[in-house]
Amino acid sequence: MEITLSPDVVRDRAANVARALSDAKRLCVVERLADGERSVSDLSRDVGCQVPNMSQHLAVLRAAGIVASRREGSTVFYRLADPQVLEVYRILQQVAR
Amino acid sequence: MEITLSPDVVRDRAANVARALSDAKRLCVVERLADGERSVSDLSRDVGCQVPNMSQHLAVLRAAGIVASRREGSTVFYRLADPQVLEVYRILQQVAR
DNA sequence: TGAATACTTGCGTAATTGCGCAAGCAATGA
DNA sequence: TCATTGCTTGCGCAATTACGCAAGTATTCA
Repeated sequence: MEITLSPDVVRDRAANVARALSDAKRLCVVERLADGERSVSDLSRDVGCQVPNMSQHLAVLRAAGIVASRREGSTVFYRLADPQVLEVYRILQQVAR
Repeated sequence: MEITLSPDVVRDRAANVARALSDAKRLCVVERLADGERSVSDLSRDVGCQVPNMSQHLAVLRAAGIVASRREGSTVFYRLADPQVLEVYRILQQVAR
């Protein structure tokens, strides 16, 4: 578990990823995407918020490199861009216990 | 990597831990504490902020269960309460890459 | 008791965030 | 071309956050 002292930019980026994960609705999105891609309206319904709000949450996750999107016709599908985020979330839950 | 759908309270608590880690200075604290406990003034100097500010950051980390403290005389030493946070941080850095 | 050291807490401020709502853009089909 | 569906963006507001600074508390020692 060697944590070496990191340059500022590394800490900043890690902090940005943590901030993207610091919202319960966004964690809910991560859970839903764990078993495959979903559309914005699907996620909006599952998480229980309005579509514009979901779109903004997804923009936050995408800016952090956590999700990626794909357009098919008029529908945009989101997926996890890095499966390691599931590992982060799993350990976050343990620390939060 | 089985992520089952979590009850709201689990997501909320995980989000709180992520929020505590969503600040570069607090991640810096985590790095410093990785190899042992340090006083508030030590951390304040290492991280490069004023003592009251560091005290508030430490309060955030403690509220999230990430650090714990111990008083020895007039000095308060902080340590990592859960070493798993180092694992979280390590993977956060990878996702942030 | 009083002074000094180490830390915490309170307060004001500027910046950020999550949300609802309205409007805009993109793709499909009549 | 026009209407509809699906999503994104802009705007305003309330709430939260990080910071500096001042004041308060706790411990040690003279």
